[in-house]
Amino acid sequence: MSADQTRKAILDATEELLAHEGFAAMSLRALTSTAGVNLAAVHYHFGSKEEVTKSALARRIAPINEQRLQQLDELEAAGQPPALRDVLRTFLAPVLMLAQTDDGSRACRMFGRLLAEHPSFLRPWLTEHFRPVLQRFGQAFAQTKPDLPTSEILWRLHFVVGAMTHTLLHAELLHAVTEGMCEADEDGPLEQLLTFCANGFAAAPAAPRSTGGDTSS
Amino acid sequence: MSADQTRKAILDATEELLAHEGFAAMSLRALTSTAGVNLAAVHYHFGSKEEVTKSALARRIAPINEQRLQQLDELEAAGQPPALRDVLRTFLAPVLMLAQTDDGSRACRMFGRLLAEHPSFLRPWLTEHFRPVLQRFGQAFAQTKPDLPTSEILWRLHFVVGAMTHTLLHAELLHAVTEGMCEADEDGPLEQLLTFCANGFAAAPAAPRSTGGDTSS
DNA sequence: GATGCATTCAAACGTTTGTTTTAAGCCGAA
DNA sequence: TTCGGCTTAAAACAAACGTTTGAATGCATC
Repeated sequence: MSADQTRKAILDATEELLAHEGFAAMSLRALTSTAGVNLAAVHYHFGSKEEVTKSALARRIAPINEQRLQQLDELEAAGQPPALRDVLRTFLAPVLMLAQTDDGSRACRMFGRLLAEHPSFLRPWLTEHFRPVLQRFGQAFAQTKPDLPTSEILWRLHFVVGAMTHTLLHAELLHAVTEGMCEADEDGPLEQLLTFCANGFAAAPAAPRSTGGDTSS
Repeated sequence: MSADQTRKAILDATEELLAHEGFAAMSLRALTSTAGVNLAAVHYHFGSKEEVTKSALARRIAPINEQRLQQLDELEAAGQPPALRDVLRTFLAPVLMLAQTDDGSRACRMFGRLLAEHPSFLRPWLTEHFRPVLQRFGQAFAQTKPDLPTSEILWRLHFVVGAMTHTLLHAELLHAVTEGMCEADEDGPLEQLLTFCANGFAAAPAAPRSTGGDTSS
């Protein structure tokens, strides 16, 4: 087996186990036996458990964030200022459409797991990789809702990420609860999430009292 | 130290560590040293790591779910059918208001952690404790939006839970990102979340084609 | 004061963890 | 064939894990 094949087998197995159990519960022995490689191969090729986790995550997230930024560029270059729902679709579609492919759903459960688990060693890494995306989309959202204060933009972006994360992680849970009621067609989840978030985001400001500022004392 | 004091110290420490690291990363040695009790006390009083986790969770969740159901009863007994936003508030307020108390915020981060981590041993327990609540609120929401098919009700409830969970878990993350911009007053998060979810929930059905039913070939 | 139960304690149990080491295998170049 | 590099292999490392044990406590009751 070539070195590249070994690396790929390890990354695939990492994705599988991260999706199923998360970082803390994933053991390197389970990982290497799933991948069909020797235990020491992880440290030889990646250096540590934390590093192989970052690599598995980066392999999937990098193209998604590129897609997001590129599609947002195209959207804004189209002439008139984009609609809120289109900006939202640009943010959500790349990851939700990946979720519909066979191995993509595994990757998405890994995203959900790690975004929820948020282990401390990943925090700087996540900040570094997501800050440009969030800033860029924060601006785009602000332009679609100029009356909304920045703080409320951030709150709503926060809720969008929460609903998205939960959907990535527990899609199969929803299937179980609803006993098959919930997946009409292939892009059902995307349209459902988009409708919910677009309307939530479009709401009037929640805190009308912007005159006083703080309410201390 | 009395037995009750020991139990309370253990449950408090469990809450603290679950909130910070989740179930898999929490060790009983860290737990007992945080609680200031002997290592064996956990097994003596609770039986196992899994059982003490359930106990710590139950101590906090039971009163919240009782509050939810009772307030929903009162709301529906008030005469006219309740508004969507009021039903939502009944669902979200108990937990978000707990989050504002000193030790309550710790409990809420524990909720968020465990709801996101969703360890397999907790799954039956969570189903048992939340099914009545979700069913009851599912009906209540269905009455506020009679035009919405059941599957979409469940999707939106799912998104609400996701946004809520994410908020419980990462409230401090939002504070860091926004550098203090986001907490105008004490019930800021509740009003923000309520506004977002109420509008998202109130949206027109995402899948208008309800005529055919399934789209299978 | 002695008895008996509930609780605490230190110590050890056997596993499993992430990581390291050292030797073996492979494979193209000389 | 012999060498030198990458890559794999098995074994061992110390540390930490959840759990169990048996003796030492505290404390109320007789």
